[in-house]
Amino acid sequence: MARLPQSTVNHLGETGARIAMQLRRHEERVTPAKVAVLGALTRADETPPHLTARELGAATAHLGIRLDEATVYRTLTRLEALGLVHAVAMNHTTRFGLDTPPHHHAVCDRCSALQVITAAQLDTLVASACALAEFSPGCRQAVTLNGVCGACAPPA
Amino acid sequence: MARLPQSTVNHLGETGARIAMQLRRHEERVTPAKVAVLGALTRADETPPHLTARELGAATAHLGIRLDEATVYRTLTRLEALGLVHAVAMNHTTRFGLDTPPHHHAVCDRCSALQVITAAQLDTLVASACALAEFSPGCRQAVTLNGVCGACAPPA
DNA sequence: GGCTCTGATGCAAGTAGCTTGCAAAAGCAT
DNA sequence: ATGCTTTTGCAAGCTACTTGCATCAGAGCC
Repeated sequence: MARLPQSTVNHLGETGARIAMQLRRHEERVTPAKVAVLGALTRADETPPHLTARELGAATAHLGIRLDEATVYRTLTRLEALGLVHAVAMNHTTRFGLDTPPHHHAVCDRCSALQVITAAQLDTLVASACALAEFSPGCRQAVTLNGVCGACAPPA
Repeated sequence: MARLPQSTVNHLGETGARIAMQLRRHEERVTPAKVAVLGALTRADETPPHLTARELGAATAHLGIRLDEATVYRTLTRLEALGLVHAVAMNHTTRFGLDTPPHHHAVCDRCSALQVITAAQLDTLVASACALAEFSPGCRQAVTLNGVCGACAPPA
């Protein structure tokens, strides 16, 4: 039985252990960067969902693990390829979140706020729209709604 | 009656004249940049929809009007505010298209190809999803589908 | 516990997309 | 034509993101 990379995983307690197992299941090395990034996203998804690379750097530092921004990007690319994380392209930046199964996004065109939508009905609709366009929806976060959020409501 | 800025508008013939009228209706100055950008997008929307700022620069040059890239961006920002043009945020870049009424987008996560979807059915779905999220859909291009396009079809 | 090999990380430099300050040029009302 | 205001090109700058390279650390093996 392999020894856990204590220094890293311990910071996150049980969550850290769960993340480590998840990585091993994918035959991935358990490194501080991967554990910290996934850990930060796990915590973040509870309240304000999806972080920028920079915010993630700050979040992992806050967990006691300081990561270079280049490392954050490399780690995110890796985790995205594994299907553990997904990117949402926004104006001038990209936000990253855990790739939890069926969820979509709403992006405010004014304040860039991002919220998660979990309407199951969307899925059948998406399927038929994709069929029309000869397009295979990514099984996850297929839809991004653009509009204006409640907070930025109509000024007139 | 104001004299038309011939040097610019003439390059585009009838389309140019129509664009000029459209701008005046918005009480906007009719400048080479605005006319050329709208003209290029009008032509482009016939075949490969939505251009990057760089492509737009090339397209307007091809129409005989050379624009600095900074001008292209400034013009796009202006036209977007007028509701004549819309931006689609993509990985590492933004594409711009005419803001013609009801249309949505499908973006390929592999090759970044962008296609336009005009499924009317989507609209009712979008409405209900927005209601759930207390979100007002932009009346235009509200939905972006992410997935894999026909050309990039499953390799396995 | 120690050894080694491979992949991960930090640092620094570089690239691309986009913005901004400023002076010169052009639109358009008179 | 004249003059006020906006627009444009140029160049510099900024931010998001990537890459090369030397060092360091995870994980299998002894």
